[in-house]
Amino acid sequence: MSEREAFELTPKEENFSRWFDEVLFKAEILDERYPVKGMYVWLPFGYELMENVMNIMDRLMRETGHKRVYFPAIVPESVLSREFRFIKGFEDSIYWITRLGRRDLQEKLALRPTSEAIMYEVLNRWINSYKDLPLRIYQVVSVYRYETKATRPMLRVREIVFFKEGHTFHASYEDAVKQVELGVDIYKRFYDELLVPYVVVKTTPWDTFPGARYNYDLLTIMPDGKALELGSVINFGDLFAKTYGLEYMDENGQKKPVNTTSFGISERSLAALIAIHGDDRGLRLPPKLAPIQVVIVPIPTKGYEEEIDRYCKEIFSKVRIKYRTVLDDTEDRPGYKFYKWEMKGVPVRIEIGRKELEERELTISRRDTSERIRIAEDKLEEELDVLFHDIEENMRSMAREYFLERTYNAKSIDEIKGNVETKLVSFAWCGLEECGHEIEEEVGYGILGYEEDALIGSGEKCIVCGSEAKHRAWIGRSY
RNA sequence: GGGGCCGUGGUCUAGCUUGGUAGGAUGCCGGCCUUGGGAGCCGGAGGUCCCGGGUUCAAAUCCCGGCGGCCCCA
Repeated sequence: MSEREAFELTPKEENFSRWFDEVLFKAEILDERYPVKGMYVWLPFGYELMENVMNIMDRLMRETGHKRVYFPAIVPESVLSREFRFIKGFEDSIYWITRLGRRDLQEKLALRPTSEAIMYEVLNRWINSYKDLPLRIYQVVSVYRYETKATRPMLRVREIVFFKEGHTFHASYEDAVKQVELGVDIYKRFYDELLVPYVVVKTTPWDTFPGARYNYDLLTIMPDGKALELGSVINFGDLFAKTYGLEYMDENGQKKPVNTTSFGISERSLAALIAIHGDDRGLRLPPKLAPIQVVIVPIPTKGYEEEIDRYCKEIFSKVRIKYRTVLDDTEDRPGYKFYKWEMKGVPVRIEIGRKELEERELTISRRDTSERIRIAEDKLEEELDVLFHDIEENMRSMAREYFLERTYNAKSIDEIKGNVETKLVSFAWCGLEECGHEIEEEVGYGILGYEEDALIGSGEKCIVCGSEAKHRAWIGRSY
């Protein structure tokens, strides 16, 4: 942290990484001064914001028939280790409990890196018959992964605090396929509400988790041009179920392996929202998510203090009925308060001074455009509804524009090379593994995924081999 | 994964080379005056100099180890 002033930020365009750290701290989202690397304290304002984000997800999950559960954070090694065969080095990324008090443990315990293993173990007892299927559950828990040296607040962490993981269980593979489509759809609706732009891709076979049949990712682009994985939807088919002996009895009395899927998102969703919408004054929050939607700032004038105070309270009592509202009647000067609440991303500010008092007309300033307007007091309620709708639509179109600015559709490998350092680049791909590898080799970055069958019938040619292109693939730097 | 730089009241930092009273700004508390984009003045509180060990009469300063942070490269 290099800035001295409480409400001043390193310009986002100059150094995104520094801007991001500063805004998290100065907007009171996270306290980064926790003495364990890769772990951070969530402050009240940040927690409330994240709760609002998670409430949207919770609603979407309930609407689509997923039931919330809780499985413990501690998993025995014998259960978890069956998963090790899928990922090389997986064991090294796990936090192990090896002692209880002064005694060494006979069997090590792990802090869950994800919950598939323990869930499948337990679900063996829940699932007996085809009548028990499909089963859709999810939980919001912390997961622990000792991964990278290069930790970053909210982006690359060792404790993912808000991990929403859905797990589903199906009789047929076809049902699992449909479930994955539903999972992708849930995530699309989620990010649409967050006003975060994304692209849905299927990961390449050589970059897909070995225990999975296939895997869809939602990707977005951060202001530094790097891709961020926003969510993942995995179809395991019966691979995982076979590992854990998860079977059901079908209509004919035959035992069959269960088909399973999982899908997860985390606080990275909020990281993307903050990174994409924030500016050099701080957060810019979508009205639906902002912990504080309206702030009222009194502008006292000598001799009118009491009248202005009374008027502010009157307006406050009206506005708070419908919107999460704060009346900032602290002793600070108005200008100071403007900067403070702009840092926190409050979408609408109402300024009330002598002028407003006498004219019965309020001054309203919107965070998304910095525009100031006057609204007659008796029209306030209806005008606020219109204004909030307008802010949301404006932020949505800003997000769309942002996404277009940072993507590039390349027609050749040279064009990829010329843009890949600053943008996410898409290109036409035939789908052959050797063409994919050649591009990765040439460009020096991995293919992040591809929009499946997006180019069938388009007439576009694979930029490597020149044959008919099937997919629009994406390549770039990533987190 | 490899290399480099760094850690001093809440925050930003001076002091470290050449060992000897930890200084400033900002923030915080009280008061006065004020309030339309970070006011000013007066008074006050606030420190394990990241942690542990070593060298020394004496360590923020020198040495070793650890923890934490940042940057570059893979």
